[in-house]
Amino acid sequence: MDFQKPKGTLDFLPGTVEKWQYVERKAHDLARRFNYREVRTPIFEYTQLFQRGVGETTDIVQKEMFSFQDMGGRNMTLRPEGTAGVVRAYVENKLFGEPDVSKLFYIGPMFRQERPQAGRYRQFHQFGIEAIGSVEPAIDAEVIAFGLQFFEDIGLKGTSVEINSVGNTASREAYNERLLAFLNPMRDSLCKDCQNRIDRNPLRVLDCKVDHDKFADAPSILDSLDEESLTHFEAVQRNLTAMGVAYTINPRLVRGLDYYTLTAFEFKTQSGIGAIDTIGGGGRYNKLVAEVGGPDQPGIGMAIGMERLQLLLADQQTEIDDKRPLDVYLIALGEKASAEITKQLHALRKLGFSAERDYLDRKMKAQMKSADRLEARYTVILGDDELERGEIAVKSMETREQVTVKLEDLASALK
RNA sequence: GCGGUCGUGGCGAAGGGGUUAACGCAUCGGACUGUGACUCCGACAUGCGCGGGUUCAAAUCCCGUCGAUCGCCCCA
Repeated sequence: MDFQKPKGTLDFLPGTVEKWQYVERKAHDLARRFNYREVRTPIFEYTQLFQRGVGETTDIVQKEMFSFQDMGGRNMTLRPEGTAGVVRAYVENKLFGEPDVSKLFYIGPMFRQERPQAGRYRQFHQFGIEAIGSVEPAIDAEVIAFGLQFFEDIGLKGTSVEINSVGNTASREAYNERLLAFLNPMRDSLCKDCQNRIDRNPLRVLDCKVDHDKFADAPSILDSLDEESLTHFEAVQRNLTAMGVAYTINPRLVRGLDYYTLTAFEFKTQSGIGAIDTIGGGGRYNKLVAEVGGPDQPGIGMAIGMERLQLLLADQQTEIDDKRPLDVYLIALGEKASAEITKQLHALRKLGFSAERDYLDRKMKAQMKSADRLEARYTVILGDDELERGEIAVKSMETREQVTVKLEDLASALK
């Protein structure tokens, strides 16, 4: 083979794209019901946007970005996530000047240069929503409820949501101090990964698989929340409860992007995709808009991994109606008939029928099989004898009954 | 970026130094001079991811490389 697709990418072929289209249809419909409108931003942005937006210290920025220089020597990066670009577009196009909260959604490819594994690709797709311009806890709850509703709409089972508050800046700093005070004394007894994590993202240490049980007495971030943070978190929960949304609080939930404040959450799947059990996540980012150069506007959003959804749907054998039966398959026998079939084929297609013919010069039997494979409702057969009489045979593939009609009556015989 | 496993026709899959590279599915042709089932017959890999090496001889052994897959870090 001369060429192979780049590592960690996927070809979506007929047979699977239908399943993607199904999920995308559900996404669009749900967005409409929740009044989120689509935005399409560039697939690459200036590298600096992600360095600032996503955060200089994150793994994404430090080692996972597909970056390149354009011909003018500008540093560009294929977007590793959707929020930074949407927020940039919000600021650049001054959507903050609009009267209502900006409720936006996007579906598209994201790029991260990681080693692929189950449910993780270098080019992957996210469906995400962003609500910019409101600090109301009700919108936090709406975003969380949106995600769960989406899973329900596409027929996915066994999903749940974990929520947490990472606090406002003051709360987080206070907590970091307390946590480090707890962790530092035991530093030498921890695994190598954890020793690294203490410096980079101390909260992560608590999730360590090796040293997990050493942290039973670790301080919880919830005890470090100041009044503003706590009030917000409680209000989010009240709103979720009001909607009948079940959630669990996970005080150790952290997200890998720097821009989160207050609310953070992750969507989980019971069955798991290999070692992965997260199918989406999000949170509030009250500093990001300003960070990107806009006014001091708060925001919240979430994103769902489409590949992971597809893996789970396949795993759960979710019924997806992706059949596309053909209205009619036209068979010509002989050259003269073939010319007439070409004419009829196009006329039927113009009238709105889905129609197909043989282009491989195959025998009648093979063409019948082809019609069968395509699930044609009717097969139409034209031979020289019919042609001479100005007639054509119409066979119902379901009843196997065949009638002969005038050529000009073909379309009406197919209803 | 690091580690495990694996790359044989369109698909599934046997073969682990000398075979004509099994078999199954699908496809195409025929038995049935113009009809989708079944059955039977026939065709279908000058080549075993790619590149080197060892050998009289390599799909089979060795090295490299590229992919796939699973896991780690991290994440969707």
